[in-house]
Amino acid sequence: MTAPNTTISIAAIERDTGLSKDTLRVWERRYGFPQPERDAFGERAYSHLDLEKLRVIRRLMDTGHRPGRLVELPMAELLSLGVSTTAKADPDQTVPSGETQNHLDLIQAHDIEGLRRSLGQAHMRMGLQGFVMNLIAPLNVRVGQAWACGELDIFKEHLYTECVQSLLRNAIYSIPPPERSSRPRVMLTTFPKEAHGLGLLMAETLFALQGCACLSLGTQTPVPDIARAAAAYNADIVALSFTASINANVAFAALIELRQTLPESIEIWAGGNCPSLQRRNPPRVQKIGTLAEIKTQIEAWRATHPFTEAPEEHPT
Amino acid sequence: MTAPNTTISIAAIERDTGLSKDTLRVWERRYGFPQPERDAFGERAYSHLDLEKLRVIRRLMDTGHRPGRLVELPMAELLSLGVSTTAKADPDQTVPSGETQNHLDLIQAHDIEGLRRSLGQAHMRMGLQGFVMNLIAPLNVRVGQAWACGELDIFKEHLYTECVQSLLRNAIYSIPPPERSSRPRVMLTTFPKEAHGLGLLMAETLFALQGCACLSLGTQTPVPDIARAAAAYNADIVALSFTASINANVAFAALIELRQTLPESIEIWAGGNCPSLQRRNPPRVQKIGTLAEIKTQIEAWRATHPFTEAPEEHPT
DNA sequence: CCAAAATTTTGTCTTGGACAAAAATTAAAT
DNA sequence: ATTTAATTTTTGTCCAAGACAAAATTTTGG
Repeated sequence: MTAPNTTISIAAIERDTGLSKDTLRVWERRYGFPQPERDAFGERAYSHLDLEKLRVIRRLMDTGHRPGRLVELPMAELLSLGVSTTAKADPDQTVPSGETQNHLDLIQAHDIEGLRRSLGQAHMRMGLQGFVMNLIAPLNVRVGQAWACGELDIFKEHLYTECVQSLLRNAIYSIPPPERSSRPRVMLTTFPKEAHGLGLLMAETLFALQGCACLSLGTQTPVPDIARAAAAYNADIVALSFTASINANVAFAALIELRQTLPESIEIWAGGNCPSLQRRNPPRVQKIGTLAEIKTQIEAWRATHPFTEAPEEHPT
Repeated sequence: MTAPNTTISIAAIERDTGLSKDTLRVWERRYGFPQPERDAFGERAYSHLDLEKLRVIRRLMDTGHRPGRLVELPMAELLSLGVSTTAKADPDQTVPSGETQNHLDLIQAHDIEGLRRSLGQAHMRMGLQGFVMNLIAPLNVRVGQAWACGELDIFKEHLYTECVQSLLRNAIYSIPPPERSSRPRVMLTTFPKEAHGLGLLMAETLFALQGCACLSLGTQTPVPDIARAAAAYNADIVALSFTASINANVAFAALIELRQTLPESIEIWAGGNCPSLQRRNPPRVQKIGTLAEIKTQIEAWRATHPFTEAPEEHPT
């Protein structure tokens, strides 16, 4: 299907793996992988196998592995590594709920209609909060796992994402809007190069269910724009979502930059399951480890800001 | 607000402008702009003014200007250039409809609730097709214009996008699904680095209204994954959306790559208002200049594929 | 006035060296 | 034995200056 005799430029590899050209060149120099052919102009010409392997390596790095080790392993070992690593990351969830597995099967069969129907029913049955926290969140993890060990094509992940996004937007839309004056006012977005918007949408759902005034800028907002928007909207909290898709160094630098730009009175909350970011500790940034924390942290915020809850409220 | 004495690294400039590090360095060498200071480690340290100007230049380039000329102009001239260029690009639409202006005002006031309400009413009044083609499409153009001449902060563009996306997804959801066997089967997506998904959503709406079987992969799908998905879904048409946000060279290269990968029987339709792409002519790719063309092209496709319309149909 | 040829403009690729920050390892001390 | 501090390795990004093809523009010729 994919023409196997065509070669791939370094720009295309960067585009499809997220590894910078500099990184690709320095890996070649240091580890001898990938070692592309050269085309008629003397430029690197990668093979489709190189691309495949690089994408798997990229994914494994996000779960804590280091590139120096990974590059010398053959593809088969990389894939088995994917299984074991993700499995031990969630030791208490060794047995995925049958529900999760059923939905994964629908994705595998790319039965989008069926998936939509089934998720819709689960939403009704579990309520929005339970649906997001107990079904969508673990399903996300499972889908990511399945990709890492080569069980799931990426386009199926795209399909799944598209489907869930559609459902969640609908659900958010139907949450009764809070009082104009209700607090905290939460602005949500992601940094540039963060491709995934699903985590953001899940967070928005939970914030909205807590009665926060939410405003989402969508994904990939440049830092200066986030700052301007937060000021204009009079935000109390800027909530950012991170997944493994973003380069951890870039994300960390951007977080520090944002913290320096925003006034101290505006809190920054950083969430999402980006493993390499959870290890580090950006100063004066609130880390949100799990979705469940959103509820408790909002309660904590309200406790420390008692008079801002409803500034225009008049006595009964 | 934005600390003016802080400096910006080349990586952050790349992140916030989309200009590659290579490009930034070569501009400095050739044109003398931007000419950043150096930090303690001898690395480029750009000013916030540099960033502002680069972002305006980036935008103007997408409307056909060349960087060599733009860099030497002062900010004020750049902004006035933004007005004149976008104005003459649409000569027959010199007077924006009052409706467009009204909605732009709501965006300016970041009155999201009002915007949502007003758009919802317009949808009811105009019907979905008219709503997309006669209101959303020109409003998109207008919003882009307003940004180019510094009238509109980017975060307001983000807000607008988020709001419309939510509405359109809802609307698509409510279009009665076509017969399982109906043709053509259309797969929609964008290439990596293409940040905007609104054009895609508008296209999906119109395809769906024509009774096509639509499947959206969302934005930013790597080329090999598009190919795999198209095969798995048994697509007749792969529809791609392009805006000014993507680098034209990268987009062009990716289009050629995709065309080589896909079997001839699957058509590639490229749409969206990416000016630098509309000039060029990728081989065996159908260009969709306007949203209105979708209807006529689908009719044309059906005329040339008479027996595939309903392969499982039985005689009456 | 249009088409072909020459020229300029522009972005991306090249090499190989350098270095700081993060992570891992070892050493020392409580 | 376990924490803390110092050392070493690993890793990504930055730099310079040169090269060149493809796109865009201008010049030339019919």
